[in-house]
Amino acid sequence: MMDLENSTNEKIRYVAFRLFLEKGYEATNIRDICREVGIKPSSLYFYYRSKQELFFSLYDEIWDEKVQYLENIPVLKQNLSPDVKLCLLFTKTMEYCSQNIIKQKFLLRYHLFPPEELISMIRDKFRFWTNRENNIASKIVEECLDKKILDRYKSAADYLREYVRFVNAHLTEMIISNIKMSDVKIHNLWLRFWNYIF
Amino acid sequence: MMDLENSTNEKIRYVAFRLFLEKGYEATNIRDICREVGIKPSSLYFYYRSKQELFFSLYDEIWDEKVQYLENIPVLKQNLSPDVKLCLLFTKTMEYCSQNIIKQKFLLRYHLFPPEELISMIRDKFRFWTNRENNIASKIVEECLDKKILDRYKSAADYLREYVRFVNAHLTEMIISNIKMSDVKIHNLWLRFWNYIF
DNA sequence: GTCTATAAGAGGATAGAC
DNA sequence: GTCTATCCTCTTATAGAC
Repeated sequence: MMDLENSTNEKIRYVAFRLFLEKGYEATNIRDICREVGIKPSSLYFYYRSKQELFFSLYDEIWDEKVQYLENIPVLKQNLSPDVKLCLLFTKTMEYCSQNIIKQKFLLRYHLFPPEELISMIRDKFRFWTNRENNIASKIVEECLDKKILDRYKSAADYLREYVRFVNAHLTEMIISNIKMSDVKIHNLWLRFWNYIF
Repeated sequence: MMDLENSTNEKIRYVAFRLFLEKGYEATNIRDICREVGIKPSSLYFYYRSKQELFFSLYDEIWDEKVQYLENIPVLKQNLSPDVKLCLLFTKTMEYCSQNIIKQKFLLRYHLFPPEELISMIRDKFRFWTNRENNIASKIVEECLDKKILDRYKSAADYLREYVRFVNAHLTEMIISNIKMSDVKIHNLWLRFWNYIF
């Protein structure tokens, strides 16, 4: 989506993403998109049946790219201790988001303030994608409990909730301040969290 | 604004605030507001010259209420040590926001994602109001430096920046999670921050 | 695939009666 | 103060030619 191929469709996706992010769904109109792409509005309807379809095509692509990246981190396929795995997952998550801040800002925008017209579909899709994303951490947390690396005093669900809360807090801060985090800072955050969890 | 007087104007402000918060400025139209209020669209123009004027009337009122509250906290008028004052300011700020989450969410929405039509005016107003708000903490921080309660290693501006960052991070978290903070939790946050600052 | 032309409706705002 | 009636513009989307 972000690499500008010469095809009309890629141009549409590129421009639409930028306008949906900056102006929002409701304030972005087909005419504006088409003017920037250099086509007439009717041509856009050759690629997408509606403004909604265009929006969700982008929305799903952004989530899919993120979740697929996190599901296929090479080091996590290796045989490592689960506490190391969880640290790596956090590190890789924050690195990915650091390098894709505007895509994360897009997701945050439509999670916090979904257009009325799209509200129920966004909620469903959000649940689907966050479930898939949380499953990755969930498995590792359970492994930590099995191997008694984490205390049985809290349940896996409790630990997961704390992990997700922790990730989201720093993700949000990064998006709003629009400042990438250094690898050192990310690692320091993790150490503080891990010590706090114990 | 939030107390439903019987006057038409109060009803307009009440309904408009809710719709501007939930649906956003662009997606909220005069017709929807008036339908809920029970008047015809032309009647609204007796009270406000435009949709913009109605919006900024609400926007400024919310900021004004918040800043005036923080500028006039009774205990801060007393003769206390500046470190105690800063702790009290933080506590009162978080308490106020806790009790007015939806108003803070309104401010966050239009700070993060201002409608294109209002973007420059919102930016100016935001600067004006945050300057006034930050001045309150600024004076206390300077007093801390004067009395050598805070180290001269960092400047007042540096300390202020950290304080503002700290407040905003927890404010944002509260707004997004939509959960009020208990007095105990607020105080614990402060202790961690104060120890970290030293 | 891209165009012209246009339908069909919703939006902000005003004029002027009562 | 509130209404009816209306203006004008902008919007999504479609029909059909090339």
